[in-house]
Amino acid sequence: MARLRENNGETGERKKARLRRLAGALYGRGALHLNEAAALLDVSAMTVRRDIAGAPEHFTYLGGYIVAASAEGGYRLDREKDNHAAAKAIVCAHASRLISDGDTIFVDCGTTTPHLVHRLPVALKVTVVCYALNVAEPLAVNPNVQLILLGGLYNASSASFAVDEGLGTLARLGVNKAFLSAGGVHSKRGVSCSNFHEVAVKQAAMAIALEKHLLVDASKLGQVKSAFFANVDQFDSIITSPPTPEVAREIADLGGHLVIASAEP
Amino acid sequence: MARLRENNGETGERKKARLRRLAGALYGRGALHLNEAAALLDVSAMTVRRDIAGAPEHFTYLGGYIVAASAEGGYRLDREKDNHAAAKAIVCAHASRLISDGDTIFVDCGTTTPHLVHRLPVALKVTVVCYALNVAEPLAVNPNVQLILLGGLYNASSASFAVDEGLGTLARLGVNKAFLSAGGVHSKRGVSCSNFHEVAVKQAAMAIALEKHLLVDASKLGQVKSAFFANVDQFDSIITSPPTPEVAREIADLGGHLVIASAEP
DNA sequence: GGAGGATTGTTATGATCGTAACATCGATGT
DNA sequence: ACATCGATGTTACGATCATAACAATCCTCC
Repeated sequence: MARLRENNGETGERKKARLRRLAGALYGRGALHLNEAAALLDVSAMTVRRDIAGAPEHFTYLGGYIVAASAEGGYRLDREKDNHAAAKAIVCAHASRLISDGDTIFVDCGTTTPHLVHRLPVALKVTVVCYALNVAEPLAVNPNVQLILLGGLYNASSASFAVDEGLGTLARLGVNKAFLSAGGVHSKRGVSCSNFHEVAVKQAAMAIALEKHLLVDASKLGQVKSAFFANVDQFDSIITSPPTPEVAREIADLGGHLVIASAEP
Repeated sequence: MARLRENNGETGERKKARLRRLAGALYGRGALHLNEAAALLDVSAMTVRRDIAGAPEHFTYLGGYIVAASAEGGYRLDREKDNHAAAKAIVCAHASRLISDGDTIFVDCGTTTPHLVHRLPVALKVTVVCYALNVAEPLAVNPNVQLILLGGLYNASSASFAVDEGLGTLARLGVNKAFLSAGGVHSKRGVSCSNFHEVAVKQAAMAIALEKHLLVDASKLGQVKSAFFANVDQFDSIITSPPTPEVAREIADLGGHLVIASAEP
């Protein structure tokens, strides 16, 4: 009978060494051309192709270049972010017009607020207080933004930090405007989110901010999540996207603070 | 309604609108194919090429795909990081073998330590305390790592935070091993760095860590920077790369803690 | 030493990309 | 009205990429 050889203990030993060298060479630069990689590893380009094809979780192949996969497949958060991305963009485009030069703003975590910081006019000089990695990252490369990140224990599901000592820092800051996010907005059950560790930060930010704005796409209206953190009337405005007819009744209950952002020009 | 000709001297009004839409579409995903972008913007592929060619600071073109430029041209830090990158990789590969399962480690900021966290064996379950964005980012996507980021005011030149309240957090943590970086190591003038705000964090970390290791490529030996933070004998080991003959004399002065890492397999 | 599987290199071919050159269209100024 | 300019679209062609097929080589086990 055909007995299969089980030498897989050493199979691909050289390949793994090459992949390690590739990861090292690729680190710190965005992309590496296939032929450069081949020359670096002293193998043919075809072998490099086969190597990276066999490890798609580490590398991505694009055009003729090989890039680190982490840049693309990063957070599991990002996968979900596409939901209602257009609605969130509309909401945040509206919110960004509320920010003035010299403001100190608080930006909440979640999948909505990154759209806000991405749409921040680059010429605006502002101070931003946040506690989420995906909010801080785009701001870190903006020289006009003074960035204050409240640290703590990282929570991967929300890309944010469970802030403890940082709340003291927050209390000493003069925050003009706070932009909060939420997983649910309900006229009677108030405003809620999914992660309990966010509650303390959100409430602390709301306590010190002069203006408080809630950014939620229309899919959140009428929803309730496990962690309650505010009543709807505590916000100066609730900015949302054009709702479907079904949620129109919910809107009627929410009072006059509701602002429905319209599509961008 | 007649389309008003409102050129007002600013050329490429439509182009700017397209670039904005492109940025929005590209946001949250790693890459967008040229033809997809063309279809999305309802223009020809050639126009998209010309658009992104005119805004190289926002977009990068790779193979047939458009990627966000921030992923590549990000920190000004990264530009400089290539210096001695190979030496840093060697140092950090050596240091990574000192880390055991279950450890709580402190990782300093700079351009060296990111190499360490990149080489962290993925199977290792560790807790990492850090205060730099480029250290935290790669760790955030590693589910086996419990990440604690000390926050504060962001400093772009070192991609790190000026920690104040977070030092209290640090004092309450049980840190096994601390991996420090430095801009200069001198046998008589001690260990120094370039940013004064780093000193407090480095010293606080050294005060609580059981083991203290200094990671410096050989180019730092014999150098002195403006901010002193430790003496050479405070470290359990000083891990460096194979030095050039010129700096060999410096090494003799540094005593028995010095470890010269060799090239990787 | 030889069989056989795994790895790597080479070559060939069709697909796609990159760019230049030219065509088209609309708006503007005189 | 007409020349002109800027933005955009179209076409063409050489360069590069993607993939399959096959050859060469290495390794392990018998």
